[in-house]
Amino acid sequence: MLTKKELREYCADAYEKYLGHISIDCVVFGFHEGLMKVLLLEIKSESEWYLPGGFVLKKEPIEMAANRILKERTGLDQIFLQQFHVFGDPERSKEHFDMYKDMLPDKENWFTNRFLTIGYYALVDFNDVNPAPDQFSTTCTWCDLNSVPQLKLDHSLILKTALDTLRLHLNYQPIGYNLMQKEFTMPELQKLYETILDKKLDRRNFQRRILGFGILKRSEQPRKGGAHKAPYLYSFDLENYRAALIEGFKGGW
Amino acid sequence: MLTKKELREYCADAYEKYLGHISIDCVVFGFHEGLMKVLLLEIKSESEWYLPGGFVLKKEPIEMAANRILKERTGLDQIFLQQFHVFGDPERSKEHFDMYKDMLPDKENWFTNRFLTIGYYALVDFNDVNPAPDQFSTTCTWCDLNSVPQLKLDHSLILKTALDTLRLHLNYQPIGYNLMQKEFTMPELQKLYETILDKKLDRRNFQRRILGFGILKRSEQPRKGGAHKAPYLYSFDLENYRAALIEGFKGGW
DNA sequence: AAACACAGTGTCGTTTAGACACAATTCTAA
DNA sequence: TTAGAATTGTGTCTAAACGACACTGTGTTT
Repeated sequence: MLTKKELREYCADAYEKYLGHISIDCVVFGFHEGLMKVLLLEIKSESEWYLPGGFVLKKEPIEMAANRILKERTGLDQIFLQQFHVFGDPERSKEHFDMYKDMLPDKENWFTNRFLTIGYYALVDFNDVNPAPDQFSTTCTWCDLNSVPQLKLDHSLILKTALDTLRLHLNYQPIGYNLMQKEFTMPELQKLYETILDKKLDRRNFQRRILGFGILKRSEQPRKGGAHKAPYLYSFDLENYRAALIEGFKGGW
Repeated sequence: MLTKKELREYCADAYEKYLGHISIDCVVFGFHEGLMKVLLLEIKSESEWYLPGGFVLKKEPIEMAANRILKERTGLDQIFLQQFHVFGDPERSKEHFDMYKDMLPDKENWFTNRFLTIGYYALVDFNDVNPAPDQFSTTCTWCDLNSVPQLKLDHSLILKTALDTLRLHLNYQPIGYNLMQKEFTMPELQKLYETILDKKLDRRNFQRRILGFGILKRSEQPRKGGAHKAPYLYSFDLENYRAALIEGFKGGW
């Protein structure tokens, strides 16, 4: 929790630098040991959690703002980001940091403002991330998607919407380049899909389908050293992958 | 074009009533005589066109703002609205009503602000609409989708994005209830799809597929009086239609 | 009455999707 | 050392979906 002095400085600074009434919240998905992960922050001295977020500089494109915010939390640049929804309920930010509401007069208190928030979801390679807390948090950490605690504000809704959107996008976009290591086996990729969708898929049908998209390259050499039969290694064919991102998979009409 | 006095009043009022830096722009699609239509406004005394839009009241949910804006332009309430993208380029609003930029000092001039705009697309029944211009326009009128003029600001991009989104949604959502009359024939509905997609579809395959969705009810009586063989009349089965809106059609996985 | 325009329905062959079986490789346990 | 379990690679069968296409029916036009 910020002191009164820190808060005053933060707010003065915010009014100076950022667009009013607009925030950005990011749902950062990672994939590790067969589990879907989300990046969360824990509020100082409370045990309340929220999504990484921030504000838009007065002359900054919003995509760049989202990138900047995530760079601060993850250390990563050039993250795969997808804007998915604006949350604009006037009550949504009422609870916003209301721990600070009595420390400054409303006029000077940035956090008593109403904020619309633009939701972005991000797909990142779990291993590349160095989680770093922000000014209001003690902890920044990965959390298993299936055991996410109650989040502050409407962040639980934002998370759910992000996940729904991601699942939808799975139907007409290639996914995985940003979540997997450079090389991976077919079962590993399948596990990713199963985790996102939260259901089992048939091995053989999965392989047939995913190969049909033409976005994978198979390495000459299978992965050695593991137990059991050595699986082939695959990587994404970036050219086709990017094309598919733009084109989309088979439409309905 | 507003007079200096009108402008001053408008701006004072705007700072009072609306959230800063946020606007809403709407792409209103209608369907008439086999053509896709978009609602456009023409700036007073220029022949420049733009999309219906407006601002968000300080305590108003954004969906309600979009509804309010559209009610003013169309006379319609309870319009089918779909938020589809936020346009946040810092340069996008630079040109914004720059005809007014010299009439007021920047501090007092609402229109010199940077605005992010939330894009909504709307589907409406062409015949129900009473187009009404706003304060800045002389004309509010339907325009054929395939002969839309150059639009102000980034409104051409907004329109294109709306159309792309609509086409995508066609793949997993029922569409038509908000665009067609209560009762319609199969060829009429097909024409709607063909117009949105801008391509021909096979009569028989279209019918098979659309009926397969289970969102249509066939009337007992065919439409009489027309030339040629009397076609059956259909209407949407609202219960199934709404269910399909939520459920979505067959996913890919 | 013939020609035409448009509507309704059915069929055929190909492609795709889902269910499933079997062979190959490597570790583990008897 | 060998049988079994686990895991991976690959193929096949069937049913459903999709795309191309042909025929029939009804009313208008000439």
